[in-house]
Amino acid sequence: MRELVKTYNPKEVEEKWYKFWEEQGYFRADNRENRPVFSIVIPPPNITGSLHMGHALNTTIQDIIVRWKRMSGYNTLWLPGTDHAGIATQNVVERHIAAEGSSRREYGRKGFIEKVWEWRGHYGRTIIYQLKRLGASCDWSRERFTMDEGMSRAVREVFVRLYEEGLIYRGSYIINWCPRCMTALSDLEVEHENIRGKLYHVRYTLTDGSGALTVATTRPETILGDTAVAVNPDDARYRDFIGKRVFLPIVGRELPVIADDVVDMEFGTGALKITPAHDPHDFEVGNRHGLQKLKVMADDGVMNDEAGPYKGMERFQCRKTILKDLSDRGDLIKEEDYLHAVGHCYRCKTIIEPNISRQWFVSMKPLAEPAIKAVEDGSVPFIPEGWKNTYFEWMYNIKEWCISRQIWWGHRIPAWYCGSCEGVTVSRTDPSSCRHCGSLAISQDEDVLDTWFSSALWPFSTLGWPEKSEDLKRFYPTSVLVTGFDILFFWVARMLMMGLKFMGDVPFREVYIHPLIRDADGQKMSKSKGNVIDPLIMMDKHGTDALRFTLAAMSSPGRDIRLSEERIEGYRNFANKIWNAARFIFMNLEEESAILDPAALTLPDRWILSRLNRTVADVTKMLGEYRFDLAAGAVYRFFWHEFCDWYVEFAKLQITEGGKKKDNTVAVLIRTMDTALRLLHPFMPFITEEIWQQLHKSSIMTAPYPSMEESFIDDTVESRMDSIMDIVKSVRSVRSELDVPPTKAVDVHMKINSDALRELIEGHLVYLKRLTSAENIVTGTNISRPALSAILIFSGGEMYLPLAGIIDIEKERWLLEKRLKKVSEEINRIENKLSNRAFIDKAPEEVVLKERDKYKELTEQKERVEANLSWLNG
RNA sequence: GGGCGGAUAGCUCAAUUGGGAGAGCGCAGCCCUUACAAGGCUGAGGUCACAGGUUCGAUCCCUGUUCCGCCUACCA
Repeated sequence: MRELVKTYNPKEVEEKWYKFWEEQGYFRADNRENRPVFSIVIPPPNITGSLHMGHALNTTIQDIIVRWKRMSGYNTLWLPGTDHAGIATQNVVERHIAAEGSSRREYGRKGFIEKVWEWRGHYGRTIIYQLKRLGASCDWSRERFTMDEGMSRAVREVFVRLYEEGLIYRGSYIINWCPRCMTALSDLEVEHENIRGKLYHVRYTLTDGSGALTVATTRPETILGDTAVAVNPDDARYRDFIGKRVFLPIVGRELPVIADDVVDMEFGTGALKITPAHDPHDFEVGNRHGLQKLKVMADDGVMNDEAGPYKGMERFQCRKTILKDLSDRGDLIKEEDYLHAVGHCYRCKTIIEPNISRQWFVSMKPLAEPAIKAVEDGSVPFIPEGWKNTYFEWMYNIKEWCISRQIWWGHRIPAWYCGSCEGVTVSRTDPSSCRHCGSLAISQDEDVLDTWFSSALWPFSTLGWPEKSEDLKRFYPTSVLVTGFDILFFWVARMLMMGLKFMGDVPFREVYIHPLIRDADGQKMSKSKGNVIDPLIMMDKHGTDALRFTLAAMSSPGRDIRLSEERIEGYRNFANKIWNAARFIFMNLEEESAILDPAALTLPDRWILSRLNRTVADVTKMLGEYRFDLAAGAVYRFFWHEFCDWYVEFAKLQITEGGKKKDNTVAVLIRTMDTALRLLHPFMPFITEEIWQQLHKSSIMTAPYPSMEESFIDDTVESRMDSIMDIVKSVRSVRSELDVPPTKAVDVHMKINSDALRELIEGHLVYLKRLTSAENIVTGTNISRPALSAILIFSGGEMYLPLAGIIDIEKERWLLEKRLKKVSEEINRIENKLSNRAFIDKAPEEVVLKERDKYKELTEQKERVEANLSWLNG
């Protein structure tokens, strides 16, 4: 058997095995098989993206689930793909060609889109290679892209059907406008940020000269678009103003003073300027009162013709100038500091301008209803459950969805406008004439759809819809959706709505929402803050398995992950531990593999097999509950602190005995390692494959996931091993406290109270000697204390370590006193409890019994400690 | 403004339905014991944020307070 190198080298093995898995077709799902199905679709990363920790976590969790299910015998599909990310991609490619000294306009629409496709061909697939580096076992033969032909057809089908049902419509409303991206955005694409701004009080004088009103505004530049001033009808201060007119400052236009109860009397001055074309609130007021909607700003954020003297001024420059002019005229009454939320473009962080504009919308309420119900009635559980509330809150108050974007890269809106009759033709296939009048003078809408419109169809469009494909029949609904809560509304909610609408069934049976990753200080990772931990660099430095295990171990529900490189190093060490345990086993392997003889198992053998099978049960249970943290913790503890720390040490002794004992020990080592590797494989696919291949000459991916073997679970064995281990730990502890190094051999005299315990100890003296570095061990029920010896009181008896010439009486006394204090405190506590009548009466019997047992045991120990102390003093 | 989550060892986090709290990292001491120094052994450390309440008993359940996050919202 060839010896392994001393430290595990991830780089060598990762690429090799990933290639092997792909070549063998292990990732591929079969749509003709009749095994139970498990399917997931990946949250498609943007083609502009580079792998960050969020992807790494999301991918790792899905891969853990998928590899586990695959090994458990499911016909498993993990369908991968990418998202065309309209605005983001267009921005990136525009920057790209700007660097070449060109521009989007120069290319023209057709040329630019060709350029984007070209760009995607070159750079848009890096994220896919990075997912592969993570070990993602996706079925790459089914990879999809939101702009590919099939998905585009699905988008069109959905658009047309919703339009025909009246759920998609076109109209002029206030939308969020990004003057930099020059496009409309949905409400979700606006990030609100608290900004320390000012509330400006501006005076509007009445045309009849009878006085003035003061309004408060945060955006003085919109004064130019005012078409009324509103007050609350119940406001006694302004009752006489209603129906009068005021002069718009600077401009001099006359505005009516109207009454509307949306005006909050408490806020500001109680008088509200109304700008229906530039404020959603005012838009409504304008509609109610039939006010003119006066646009004073162009789409690029520059004031237009209607702005009079301010025409051509950038919006914030205009604000400054207007403030100065108002102030010069004495119409600026005061400025108040004011903290308020200001919307920013989620792509470019530019301040959003609410703007009246003609756009396409989806009517959400009818779509939301069934999606709410599906979550309410438990058809789609959320894990953790708490996210349901967040989901409901958004869904109950859902708003219309603005889906048109004034960009080029994306699914073009399938609507054609007629130059002759003004009719709109919405069609699955490109029409050549107007549906209404037959005119050939039609032209397609210039806009494209919100990227999330196509993502919403992902779980069924990727499977071939609107065709009734085999994949769709077999794999829809998917088994679970794994995602972060940051796209709960953007994506999860919309998929639910669309899935129910077009498939008549939920798109996924469960939603697992994983935490978000932050840095060690709890800050969001961002390039501008410079606090990103790059998963690619981490994989290079510490190995993919270490990174994956870290992410799994740290994803506790309901809490963000504060990632630090030290944690990754810690689990890199774990990988190395696994590697070295394997090395140890390989060093002891014979040509012929040993068969495990259940009749010849020693106590440690039976113990490790019992612990192993409990771990199998724990890990499987935790995986089923999406507790990757607990699953990872359980297998980590077992492997390191039970298998390596204890069993391997016992095994060394059993191996030196040779013969049958050795063979059986090696068999147990292999059995344990073998099972542990399979348990670990979903977490650490590469190292487990590398070791497994050397052990079995086959792939661990096709090995069955372990299931608990009840017959190996043995409480008695475990408690007997606990006794042995306790004794070892006690002796080690005393040696350490008294500064007796392991190199110094000592004798151990053991006075044991019960026959059973004595038998147990005597049966395992070899182990005890070795693990405590004892020269001789003397046991008996009537052992007396040797002179100059250290004393050790344990639950079944006492131990003496003769330490002539070494023992330090003071230190010994200190140890005993420390023990006495601890025991006495514990006794006091229990005494208090047991002397409480109410406790005896009301507490469950088993709890009372437990306390009584503990009391008895402790009082005995206390007596013995005291006896030894007085012996020491005497 | 509304909603959700968190506060436990120096740091990051656990604790299966209430019966005196664990791990990793860090720290200290001793060890190169032939799988592993990316290691082994041992140890120190916590009024479980604060104040009440329910209970025989509360880190856990209830109420309130303080301090942090996050989501959401058209008070201009």
